Amino acid sequence: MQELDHGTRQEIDSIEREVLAVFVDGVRVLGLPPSIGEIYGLLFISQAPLSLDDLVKRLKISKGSASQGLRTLKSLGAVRETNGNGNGERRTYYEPAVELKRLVGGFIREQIRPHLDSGRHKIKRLGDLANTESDPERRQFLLERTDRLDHWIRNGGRVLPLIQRILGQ
Amino acid sequence: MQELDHGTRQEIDSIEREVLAVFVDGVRVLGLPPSIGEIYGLLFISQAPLSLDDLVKRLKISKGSASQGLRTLKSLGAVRETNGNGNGERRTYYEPAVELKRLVGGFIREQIRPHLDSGRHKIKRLGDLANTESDPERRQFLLERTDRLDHWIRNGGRVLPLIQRILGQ
DNA sequence: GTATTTGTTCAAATTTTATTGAACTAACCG
DNA sequence: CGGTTAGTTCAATAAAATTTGAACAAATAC
Repeated sequence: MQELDHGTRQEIDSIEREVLAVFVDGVRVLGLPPSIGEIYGLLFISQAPLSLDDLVKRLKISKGSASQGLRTLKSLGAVRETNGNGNGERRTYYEPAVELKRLVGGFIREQIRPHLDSGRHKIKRLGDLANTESDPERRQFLLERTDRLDHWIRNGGRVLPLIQRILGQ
Repeated sequence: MQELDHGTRQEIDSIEREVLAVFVDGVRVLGLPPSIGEIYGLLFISQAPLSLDDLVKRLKISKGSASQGLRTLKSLGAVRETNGNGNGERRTYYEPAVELKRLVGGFIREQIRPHLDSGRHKIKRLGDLANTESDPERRQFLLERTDRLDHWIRNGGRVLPLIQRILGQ
């Protein structure tokens, strides 16, 4: 039987290289490091799940990088663990989550919501600070601006669920 | 008449410091450098428009940084130039655009659309490459995946105008 | 128990990105 | 014209983020 090893051979072929580049660019836009784009990209283009060790060998990245990258991807819900090929296999294998809804949801939950929430708190504090301003004209101006900031955050919070809903098909 | 110089005195007071911090954090999420957050933040909290030189003095940043930061903010439509105080004034003064619609629109136009567009091209090429795969099963898999990528991009493109519309109140 | 495999952690090294500052252009003034 | 001010550009530097790799922990096998 011919060897058709679609998941674990060592070399990265030309289409794989291009896919990786697309994902490296893609995650950069999201503020994530290149290694994460490479890992997700390779999983995305692999038919079989890959182990941490596969990633290290095929991407030529360090074990540390692969481990940290997988952790981030797991926290984003962008990769799933599979129990490998069933037989007494100790290694963990990973496959990508490919539903846009899930990816966007994870990104919003992990990377956007926390900023909105902490922003809301800081802006609340800003309003308090503005109220301590003694010059009435200045105080009015500061309150107007902090109020505007508050509206921005609120609007952001209202848009996110809509985005998720729309991308959920 | 008492001196009420809300725009050009040198020191950064406590509320201003907090506002700057909020904006530095905010622009980081968008992948923009801290100096841009500081510049926009100071404009946002100033009642009078500020000149490049005001920014340099009050933020203690270099002229080069201020110049480049203002350029980026202008390209995003996040600051406007004003012709200063009318009398024979050579300097350019800047004020912030504070309408969320405008800010989001500028960011989408400058930072997101270009990536979606170049992504679309790259993915088109990926489809072509996938079609050159000789193993039929592998080819089918690659086509399925590139097709999925294409859907992602299309969905992204469809969501952006909606976001803009919703944030436009 | 020891040896081996799998994966994590984190300080150090590297790479990337942002900022500075000096040289420069352009515009205005006298 | 020369002198001054406003602003830009970009190579060098500083700062920040990413990646590495070695030490470590945990689990399995013998």
